Amino acid sequence: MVVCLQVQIHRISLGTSFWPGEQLQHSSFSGSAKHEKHRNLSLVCVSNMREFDQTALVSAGKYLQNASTISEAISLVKKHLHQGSTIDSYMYVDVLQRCFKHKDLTSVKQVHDCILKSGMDQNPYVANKLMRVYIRCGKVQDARHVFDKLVKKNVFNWTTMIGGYAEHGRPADAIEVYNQMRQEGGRPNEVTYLSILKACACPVGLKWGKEIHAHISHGGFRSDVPVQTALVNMYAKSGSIKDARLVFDEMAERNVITWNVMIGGLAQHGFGQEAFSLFLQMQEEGFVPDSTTYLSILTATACSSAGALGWVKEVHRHAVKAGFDSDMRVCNALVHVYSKSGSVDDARLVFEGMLDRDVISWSAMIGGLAQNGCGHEAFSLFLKMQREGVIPNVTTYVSILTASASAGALEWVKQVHNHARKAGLGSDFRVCNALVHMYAKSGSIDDARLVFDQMSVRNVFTWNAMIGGLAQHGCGQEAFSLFLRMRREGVVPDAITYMSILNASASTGALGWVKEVHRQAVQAGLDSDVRVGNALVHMYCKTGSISDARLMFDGMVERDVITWTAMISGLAQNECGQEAFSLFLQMQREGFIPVATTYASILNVCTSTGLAMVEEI
DNA sequence: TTAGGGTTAG
Repeated sequence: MVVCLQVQIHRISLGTSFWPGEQLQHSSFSGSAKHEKHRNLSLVCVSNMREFDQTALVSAGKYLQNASTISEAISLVKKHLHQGSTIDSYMYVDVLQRCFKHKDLTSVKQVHDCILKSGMDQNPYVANKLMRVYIRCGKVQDARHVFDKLVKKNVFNWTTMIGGYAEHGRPADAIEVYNQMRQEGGRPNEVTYLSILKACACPVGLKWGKEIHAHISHGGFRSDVPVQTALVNMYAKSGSIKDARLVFDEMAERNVITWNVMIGGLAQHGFGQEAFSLFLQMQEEGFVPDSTTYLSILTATACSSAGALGWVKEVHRHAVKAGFDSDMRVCNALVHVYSKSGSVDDARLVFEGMLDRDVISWSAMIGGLAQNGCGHEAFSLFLKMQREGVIPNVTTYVSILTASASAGALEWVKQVHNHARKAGLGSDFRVCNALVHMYAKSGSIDDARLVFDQMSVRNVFTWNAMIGGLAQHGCGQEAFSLFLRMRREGVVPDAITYMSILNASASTGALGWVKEVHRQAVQAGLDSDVRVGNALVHMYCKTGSISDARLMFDGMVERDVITWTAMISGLAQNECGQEAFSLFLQMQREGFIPVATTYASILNVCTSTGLAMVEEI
């Protein structure tokens, strides 16, 4: 006790600037006579320790060391508060940090209460700590309350509040605080800019991000590498990869993080080849890729495009050479992207070579197998992971339940469902969505419906899975009534819903309500979606209304090979061989490569109209 | 004393 008191005394004698609330509440010390203060305090210390206990400054950590639990620490704080002793900022911060360590929000509230009683809520340092703790516990509103009550805010307080909103994906609130800061004459520093740019790193943040870019340029942060890197990141994440590249190219100085941000941005926008070029360039310029570089470039978006496998293998070779083949996260990413780029064998090789595997490794491999037509192997691995003591999570279940349909799948899907039930995930919304989808896909529309009916919460995916399943099973009427019920329940259909319901319509051949769905799709502004358009062309052909199909086809802004094939098949089946054939030629003139179904349709035309056309093919 | 740019599984 004496030791820590002396520390405090020393601080006073050196004239350390104290926040008013930290000064002795019951002492007569003030102003000038430092030596007198020291002498008086020393006298108190020596002559009457008991009396001093009640009035002296309580030094933070050392005093609280005696408290082994949070409640003991809080009791001590309360005791001192009750006795009228002043509790300094260190002590509050110490006890707040203990609360945070144990994620004990109830205790935080109690400390907050003491802080209010002692008036320390106006201490920017204490207030900042309190805000941070609230933010880290997910209580941004409580942090905001502390912030709003703070009369004199410093740059830390502003930045913490902005950063809190950034962490919780609330760009509009972050901007509001940032603007308020500027209006009140606060001067953002580099950390403030990092925080606000993080908040704006999302599609809705772009318009604000651009404004902040201007502030940064005028504020003298043009050569600040972290701030400029944050700008690159903001543009990349908000969808403006061109602006990201512009900022990146203009930077006079960069570090590994800058390169990672730019590479990751390009990869996430599907520019895999460009990301790979930059990956090579950074090394030419003497930068050594770290694990984040590999994680950034190995994203599914970049790696699942045509021709990606070549450079993915090249990146893999670099990773091995640099020793990252023992980095679990890098290997997990490799398993994932190899599966996505269609090389499940490479994925398997990486997976089997891994020394350590976590739930992500297993889920990535299981998902990769499931989606590449190896459902049974995926299921075996799902059982194996559990034998090895790794517990499947929601993603594992969703991964395995998005398998491609294969013979005998229903049997293992039921077993997976059982496992999910036992794991307490049987009614998880995401798992249920995947179950509805998978049951329908593997042939049991009844099981799909059972899961669907038992769900308490449904979203558009749930409805789509069920409607699509019914449509595929030829239950057009049921699909259509479910579509109507979905609308009655206020769920807004998306392109997939219209696509599914149109497939169901085609199977029933009822032109009347097909036209009604078309009308609704137009109303929803989804008739320009290529998938909906394709379904409409297909459906009009099926119902025999070739003129409606052609009208739809001609009006489509975007067409793909499915559009052309649907129209050609429709014409062929409706005895319009000549028109089908000319469209077949036009399709190729426009650069579309016919697929097997296209050829099948056109060959049908040829057999019925004579062999002359075959030679032209 | 406090605020802090990038990162893997559906």
